[in-house]
Amino acid sequence: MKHVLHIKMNDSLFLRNPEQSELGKNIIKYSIEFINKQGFEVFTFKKLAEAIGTTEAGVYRYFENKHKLLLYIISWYWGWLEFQIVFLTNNIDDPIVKLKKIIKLLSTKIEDDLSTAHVNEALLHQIVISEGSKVYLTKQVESDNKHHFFKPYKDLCKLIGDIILEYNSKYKYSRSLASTIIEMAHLQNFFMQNLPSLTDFGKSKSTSDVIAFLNHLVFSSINNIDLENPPKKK
Amino acid sequence: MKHVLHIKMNDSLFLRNPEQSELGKNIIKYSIEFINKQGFEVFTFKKLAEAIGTTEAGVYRYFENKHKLLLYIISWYWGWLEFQIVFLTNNIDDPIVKLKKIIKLLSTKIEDDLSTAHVNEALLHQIVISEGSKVYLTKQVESDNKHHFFKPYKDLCKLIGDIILEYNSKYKYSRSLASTIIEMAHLQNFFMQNLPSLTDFGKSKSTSDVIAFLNHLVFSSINNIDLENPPKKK
DNA sequence: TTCAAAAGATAGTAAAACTATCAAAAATAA
DNA sequence: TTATTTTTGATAGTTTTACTATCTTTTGAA
Repeated sequence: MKHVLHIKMNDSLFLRNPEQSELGKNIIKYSIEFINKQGFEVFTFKKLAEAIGTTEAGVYRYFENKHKLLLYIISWYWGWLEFQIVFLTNNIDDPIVKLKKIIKLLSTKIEDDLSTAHVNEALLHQIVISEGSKVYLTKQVESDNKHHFFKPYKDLCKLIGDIILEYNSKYKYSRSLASTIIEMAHLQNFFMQNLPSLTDFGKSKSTSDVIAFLNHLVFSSINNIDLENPPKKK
Repeated sequence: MKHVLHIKMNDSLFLRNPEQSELGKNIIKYSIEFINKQGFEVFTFKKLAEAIGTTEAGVYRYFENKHKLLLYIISWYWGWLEFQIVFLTNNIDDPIVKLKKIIKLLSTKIEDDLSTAHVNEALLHQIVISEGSKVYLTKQVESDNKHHFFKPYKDLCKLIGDIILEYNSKYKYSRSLASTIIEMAHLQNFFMQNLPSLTDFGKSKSTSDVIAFLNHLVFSSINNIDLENPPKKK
């Protein structure tokens, strides 16, 4: 039997549920393609409508504005990713193994998950890297937060933070380290591709270097108990 | 004698040098105030012009568009910050002390530097936190990079990376760690204020916690030589 | 079959993001 | 000091974005 994965979304993100119609699914599908190719600034409902073969007003019936649509697809990604992590780390006891798998998952190119027909996760992953922070770097962050639009991201952060604590319950920065892992897995990839001198991976441009860096960073930190006096080298 | 600090800017960022006229300086000054208060998305040249008492066309004579203007003020900030760091760490030999001073500087609220009359660094620091990544998270990043618009940021990253190497010349991730320090000093502050559950500092909302986290992260990592097998706890 | 909901077609508005022109004022060079 | 170049001010116009409104046709569920 084929398993179909469904991500439960916050109702306030849309006016009409895009998953419940062909048009809605097309809006999601082509938004992802358009934003990935041209960038969020260039993306408009009019251009999207033309690409789908509907009208601008048609898109507005589903989403209030493009910011909400971006929030929708990014939230969807975090929900999907959380499931991937739960699945990937299921039945594994060792938190070291779990953390390494998570770092790898966050840093590596994602491939399209065929159990979600209208969403291309490979493209969505690229969007999260390039556009992800634009959903919270706004003056409406407080209001959006009150509507729980960042819950999937927070849940993911808690999930990772709890695994960190599972490994070292005395570690004082589990949430901050978790958000650092998520953000840096993406940002170091972006820098490596676009501004390589901000990284040490400009030559190889290989995600395995990003993974090695994050592993080193994370495990050095959570293995180091003495917070005030970190061990001297040699 | 009063020392007047001047930051040399990339000529391609502007059409007419804003530092060479009253109007130009007003454009910078009120842009910083406006973007800080209302956010970059809401900011337009028309609104800015009204606030200054000039016309939209007047602003367009100085800057091609608002993206260039943002690049200008953010670049200015990185240039200014690099000078602060050079000044702050001058005559200090110990790279540990230098790194700690840098982490503190990056994480703490900045106060207005009176030697730069038309720029309020306190506000600019807030802008860099909330809007800074928008200058490179675009599809034009490659073209902007070719014009060397990110040089001040890269220079800063190199400066910090070199201090890391000064401490531990075997450390393989000096640039990536440097960019991580810069980005995380800002992002953890933003999260702490706006999405506190992504950090461990929601209760205190204190920058000293951000500093402690970064110090722990950075020194744990650069003290840890054995890259493949980080020391086990206990 | 019927009738409500969704989609299509079309129109319209306010604001954003520019470009162009010409005259007045200010700075500077001869 | 006058002449001339540069900068600013005032005004106008265009295209695109970001919506809202209305009316008709299609669809699909009871």
